[in-house]
Amino acid sequence: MPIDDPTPERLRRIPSRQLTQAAAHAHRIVAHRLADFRTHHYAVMAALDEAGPCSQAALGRMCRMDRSDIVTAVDDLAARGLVVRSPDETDRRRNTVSLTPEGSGMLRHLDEQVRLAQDDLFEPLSPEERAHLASLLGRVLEYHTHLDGTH
Amino acid sequence: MPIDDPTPERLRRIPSRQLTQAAAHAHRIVAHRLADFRTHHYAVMAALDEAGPCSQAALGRMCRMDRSDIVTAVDDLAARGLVVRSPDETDRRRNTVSLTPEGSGMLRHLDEQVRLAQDDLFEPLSPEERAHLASLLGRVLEYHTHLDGTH
DNA sequence: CCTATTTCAGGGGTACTGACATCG
DNA sequence: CCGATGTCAGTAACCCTGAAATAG
Repeated sequence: MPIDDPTPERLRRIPSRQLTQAAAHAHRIVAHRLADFRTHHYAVMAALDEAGPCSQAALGRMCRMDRSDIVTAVDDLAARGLVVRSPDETDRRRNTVSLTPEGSGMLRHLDEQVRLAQDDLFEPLSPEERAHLASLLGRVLEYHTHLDGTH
Repeated sequence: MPIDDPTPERLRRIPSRQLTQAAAHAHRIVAHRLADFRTHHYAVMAALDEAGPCSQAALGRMCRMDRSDIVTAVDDLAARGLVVRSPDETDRRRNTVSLTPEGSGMLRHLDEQVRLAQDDLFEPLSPEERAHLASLLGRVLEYHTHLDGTH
């Protein structure tokens, strides 16, 4: 308990507030590492790398992003030559989004930056503690994403 | 591990992303409980209740909010009669912000809403697990807020 | 008909930046 | 002169809504 932290105990103890504060630190640290990329850009590229070329709607479901935000992210990435949009032959509503070789290389770089950001963020925790935190957060997420998913 | 969650493992395992996702759920749940109040409003009122009347700059340090956001929050609360701004006699740059009796009553209501939101958010965790999660997050926050504080 | 996909326009809450005048 | 305070204007990233056009 730092003696020079003026935050009232009442606020500091609220778990949802701890989450929000920690997420703010996480965002600041990750954004610094990603430089001129946004977390949306990284998420879309990582999903494409793992799932292969797919539609924008599928990307939105995988990244848990709104469809309209996918449009913007794919626009940005396509303008930088990191992904390509091509029409889907079997379903003409869809675009198929694919990672380019340049995108693949950039993703490897961003993967490393994200990994470094985790170390910055969780520096005070041991590997066991980090795993435990991840496990607890995973349980919370699984519970709520399952609730949302069944609407 | 839900079989119908399309999120790639690579993304789901990133701890900073878990934090961001959990914070998003937290915000949604808390905002629903707070109804027509924002988290900023609650934080300012709770800080005033715990620290007593104080300047806006002090409120910003306690709530870890920017001074400009304090202005807006105090504007809103004053317009609803929940706080009052009065000039500081000893330092004419400052306003002294105080919680009114109406603000005190509303705060008690909001405290209960926030408490209910914690149960919604952390439903899948046992009391011991919630305490452990709070402890781990507290360590991370202490580390980073201490870093920021020493600038 | 009804649903799904892409796209656009826009809003809302949070975090932050720069500037300014005032005052200690 | 320097720094702190309150205020205002504005930005940025993220999350979300509604609506349109197109297509299964």
